[in-house]
Amino acid sequence: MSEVVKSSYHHGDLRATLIATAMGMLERGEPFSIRAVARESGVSATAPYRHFPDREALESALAAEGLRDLKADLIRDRDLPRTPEELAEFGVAYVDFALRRPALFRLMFGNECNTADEERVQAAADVHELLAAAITGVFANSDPLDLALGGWGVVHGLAFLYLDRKLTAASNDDIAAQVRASLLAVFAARPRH
Amino acid sequence: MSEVVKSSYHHGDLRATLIATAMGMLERGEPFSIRAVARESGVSATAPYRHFPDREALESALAAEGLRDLKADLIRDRDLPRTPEELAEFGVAYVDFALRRPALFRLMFGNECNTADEERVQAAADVHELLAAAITGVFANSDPLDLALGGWGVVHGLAFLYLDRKLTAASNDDIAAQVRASLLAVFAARPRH
DNA sequence: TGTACATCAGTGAACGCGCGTTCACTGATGTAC
DNA sequence: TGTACATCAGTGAACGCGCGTTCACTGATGTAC
Repeated sequence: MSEVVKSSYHHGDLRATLIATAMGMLERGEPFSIRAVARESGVSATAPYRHFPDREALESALAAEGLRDLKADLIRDRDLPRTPEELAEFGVAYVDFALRRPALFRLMFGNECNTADEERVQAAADVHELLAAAITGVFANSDPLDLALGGWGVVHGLAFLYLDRKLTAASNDDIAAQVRASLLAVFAARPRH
Repeated sequence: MSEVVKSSYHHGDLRATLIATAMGMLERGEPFSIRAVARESGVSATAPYRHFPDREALESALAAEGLRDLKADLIRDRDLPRTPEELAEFGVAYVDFALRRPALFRLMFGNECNTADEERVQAAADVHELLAAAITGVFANSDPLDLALGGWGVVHGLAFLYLDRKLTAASNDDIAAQVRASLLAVFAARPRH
């Protein structure tokens, strides 16, 4: 991974290595702690403190990167959706991200976040904006903010329901299909009365 | 709370006391652990093991109770909704529960659950069924399961977004208004094209 | 009614764990002259 | 080009924490006769 030449002492770019290592551990579902990340980076338990004031700062850096990745995944090869069907694919991509990178997703969203980290705040704002643009580009006759919130709600809720095993599904493809169908069903709902 | 006469040794109904104490601690936002619950119940750290095989069993008992409470809150004084507006109130009640009892809500939903606890499984099924009945009673022209899933998704997602401070709101009344508006906006969405 | 005894529901000491963080330190690096 | 020295980025020992869980135990309870 990091092919930096290591002098035994000074590391080169420990900050980047720590983030990359931590990201890998999250991806592998290993428990996350400063000590574990340092260990896995081949460095003493206290070395990270040269680069991050505390555990929360490292977490925030990871969350920021995750948010940027999520945005990239949502955009990937896609224009902004123009139809409910295209919008549903946006939603599928959101849930898919959560399922492929569960620990990271939880770290990004699963706790109150540190507003001190400007990078993270910016990355979060970018994602919000993208989601809002996606949904309000497709639907017209409702307050755009309410609509955006509702749309985000659905995919976010489905993501966590699957993540926490409150819904059963055989495979990730299955889940994608369910998410797609649910989104379209909700947006097409017509009252009985 | 528990006015059982305590002989110094045998407690009377420690199991119930542990659950009640733990519930109180969750409500107060105190960190949850077997040791802490035992301490707060005035009993040795190991006494709970007479009543619960391990930590997870106690957690499951609490989750089951929480699920029953949630169901009761959703039903409270309400018939099943007949209009989108009434359905929105159901959604508001769901989010409101999450905000009033955040630690409990996280314990109920925020991790993979123990399927060994039949009481819990039953309580969860009851809630699912109620939510599905509520939404499919209002909307007609979509696959009921897809619709139910989507509807649950919205409220669940909004609940966590507020819980995790990803959305800002001045007060709980504010949140209720936003949830109501979002639900109605989503269900009334009409494509531009 | 009284006693022997099994059973049950507690106790308290102990184990091993991993964590975040502090501290005084030391080895490597780079800069000024 | 060589040397003195400040600075920087690591180290490793240590602190205190709370946790889940085990173990051998003991005090209280209830039952059989």
